[in-house]
Amino acid sequence: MNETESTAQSGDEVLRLDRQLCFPLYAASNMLTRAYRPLLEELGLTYPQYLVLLVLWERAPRMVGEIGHQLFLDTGTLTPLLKRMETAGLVTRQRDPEDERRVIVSLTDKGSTLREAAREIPLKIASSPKLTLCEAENLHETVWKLIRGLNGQA
Amino acid sequence: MNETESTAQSGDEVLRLDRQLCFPLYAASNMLTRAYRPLLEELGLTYPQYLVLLVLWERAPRMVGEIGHQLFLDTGTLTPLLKRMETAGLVTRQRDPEDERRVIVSLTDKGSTLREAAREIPLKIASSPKLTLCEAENLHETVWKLIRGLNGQA
DNA sequence: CGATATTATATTGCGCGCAATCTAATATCG
DNA sequence: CGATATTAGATTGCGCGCAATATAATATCG
Repeated sequence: MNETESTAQSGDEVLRLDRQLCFPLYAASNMLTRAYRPLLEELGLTYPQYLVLLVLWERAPRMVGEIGHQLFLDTGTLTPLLKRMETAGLVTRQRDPEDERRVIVSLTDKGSTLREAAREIPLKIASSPKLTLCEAENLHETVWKLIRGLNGQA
Repeated sequence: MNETESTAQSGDEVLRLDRQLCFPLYAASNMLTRAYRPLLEELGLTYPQYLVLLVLWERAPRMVGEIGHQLFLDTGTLTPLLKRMETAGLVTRQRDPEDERRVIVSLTDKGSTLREAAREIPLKIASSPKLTLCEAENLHETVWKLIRGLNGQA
């Protein structure tokens, strides 16, 4: 039995790809980002930029750290991302005069207005029926439980 | 009512972050990759490299395209990734003499042997109880249904 | 058999994610 | 008040993901 030829028959099924929980989450996340891409492209956005706008549309202005806390992203990701959004005219970034360590991220008119166009997006994504409403709600709830578990132990 | 100040009270709840299905999948995927990182680091692997090994441990050698098909990744991702794995001595890459377009990816002894060490990983990841077995099975099933839905319409 | 189409992989360029490190501002404590 | 610690962001470097494009080999069709 040559290890480099065919190595599937042994008993360690824990390593089978179709047994992994992480892999379908990874694949689904990639595929959903791919599904959003053409819709977001029309708005000149990437998926993480769209997430930042979702946060800001709920409440603005915000500190960089608040955005990162909501999206589970750190400044190494957010700082360059926000700079690109600033260049695109969607947000402004300015140091807080009260505490010069902080950076206030505000929506520009352009960034605010984009919300109207973005409203179509969740509908379009959901339109191709992939899951029943019940399945989707269940999935939502369970993945959030997983997130809280992963975040709690960190 | 200033659009740039506070914009949460309007009726388009579809854009609320906590209503999104995609976002928890995105966040959970990032967090799981983070959880794997310290374990995989000991083996000198990244998470996608680990996935490639999972595929090869089930059956090797494999064409690049087969690996990509299983992992939903294209050659733009896989070619450089496989080159890094080749440099690390985990796999070999050689053109198929039968059809010079194809590249055969084989496991080296080092790549095969790593499997023993990798066996510990799923256990360690699952050890911190985040979901019940039932929830995990449910999640697995539903996410796969989502993947099939997303893949079918593509 | 030669032109055209298809297939398999490679390359380029850009935007993440994130660990590690750095910088500067505020907070704390003797 | 001055030294030390903490906090908020920025920077660096590397490895993905992937669209778009390129290249080369095989298949197909007239």
